[in-house]
Amino acid sequence: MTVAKKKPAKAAPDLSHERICELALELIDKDGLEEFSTRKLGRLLGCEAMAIYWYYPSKDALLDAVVDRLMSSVGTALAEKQSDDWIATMRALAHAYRQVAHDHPKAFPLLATRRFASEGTFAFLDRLFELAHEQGIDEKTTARFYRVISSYCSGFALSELAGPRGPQDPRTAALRKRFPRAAAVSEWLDTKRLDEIFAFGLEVQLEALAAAVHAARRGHAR
Amino acid sequence: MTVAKKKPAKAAPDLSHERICELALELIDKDGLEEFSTRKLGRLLGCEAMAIYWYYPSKDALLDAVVDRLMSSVGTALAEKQSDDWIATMRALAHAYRQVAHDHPKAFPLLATRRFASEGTFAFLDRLFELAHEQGIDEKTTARFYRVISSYCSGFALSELAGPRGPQDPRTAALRKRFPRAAAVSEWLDTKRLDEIFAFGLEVQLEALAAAVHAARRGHAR
DNA sequence: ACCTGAACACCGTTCAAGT
DNA sequence: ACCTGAACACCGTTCAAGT
Repeated sequence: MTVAKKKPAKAAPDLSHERICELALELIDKDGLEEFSTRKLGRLLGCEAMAIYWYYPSKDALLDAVVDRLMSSVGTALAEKQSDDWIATMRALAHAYRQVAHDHPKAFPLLATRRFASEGTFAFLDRLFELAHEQGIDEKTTARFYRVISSYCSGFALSELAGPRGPQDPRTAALRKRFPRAAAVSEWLDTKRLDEIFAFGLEVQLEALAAAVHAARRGHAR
Repeated sequence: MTVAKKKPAKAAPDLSHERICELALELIDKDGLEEFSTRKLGRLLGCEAMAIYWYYPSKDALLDAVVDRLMSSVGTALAEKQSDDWIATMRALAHAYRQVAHDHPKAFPLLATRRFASEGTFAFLDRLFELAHEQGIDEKTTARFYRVISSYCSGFALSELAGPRGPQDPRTAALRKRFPRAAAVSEWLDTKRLDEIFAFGLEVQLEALAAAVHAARRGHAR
């Protein structure tokens, strides 16, 4: 009966950058960003919170890694899209980006509020802009429409997550009665209509992009 | 020499909803959202942090009040605009909203990430939608373009605040060398060009709004 | 009515120490 | 190399007590 090795078998933590980042995202998805803490993450990982600091220099750096992970699904959407039409590429990316917001509603604000300054996000942008260049779109036009369209997607997805609390929420019920016009208009913003509204606004911008590309090509041909 | 009233004259805190909210915004503007705490705010107000709780039930409620305060400048822009052109009104509001981001860069993410569920924000929306109604724009069209345009403005302003760190930032310098296309395109996104890009994307959406309003009026006339 | 003081259950992070 | 434990300087919030 000398089986008792050392201690209650404390089940090696088995840490790695990937596992920490993966469970961090899971914890954020479950509890939300406000509630997320390295100490809770430690409990989930089966280690002390301080062990995380051997892999990531700070909570901030860990969140950057989570951003990279979230963007990877958009990155694969870009890799799969081998179209020779940059407008179609931007359309696909826009929908993939919004999908991230639906898949990870509680983590998504990270994408919208933190700067893209990591390996993965730079690689993504480099590839996207390289595609535009290959199709003869100049850098100024690329910059302009990337900014306009990504801003729109980001803001739209964020607004979907932020509200509304629904017509039956007791905290807004009184306000809805006092401001009937605001309440009536917001009736038009239910989930299924938002799909259509998002696509509409996106197409408006994509059409402007198509016009700009067309005009530049004519100018060049002259 | 019986002047010594009671204690070292502790200078009455002089608290009120307004003063607390005002100094909260000042503190956020100075230190940023992450650094903001009720305890620091207490120090600034000259009281214990717990005194704040007599005026606001929670930090969250206080931040809602800050959102209201931030939106008030957009609200006055709406009140001043007595135009009979809803498109011009939306244009003015869009620029006023972006101005808030420039005036309060560290507080602005509150506007973009928190739901509008307060007195002031409801009143604002009610007035804006009432104006649209008076000009014969139906609720569906109002909802659609309000959502599309506000999303764009919100996302655009947020992206301006999030980046870039500038070409000389040591944390991104290495990445810029490795991903030259990403770096080259981002050269086109300096401050003065962003003014023009913002206006461009906004006008694209406003033109779509004008077209929708026009089409609806023709349909109605038929 | 308005504010304080002590307390509770948390944080992120550093650092010496363990294996 | 990888992880723990104790410690530091913080948090938001509750609640009894003071004026």
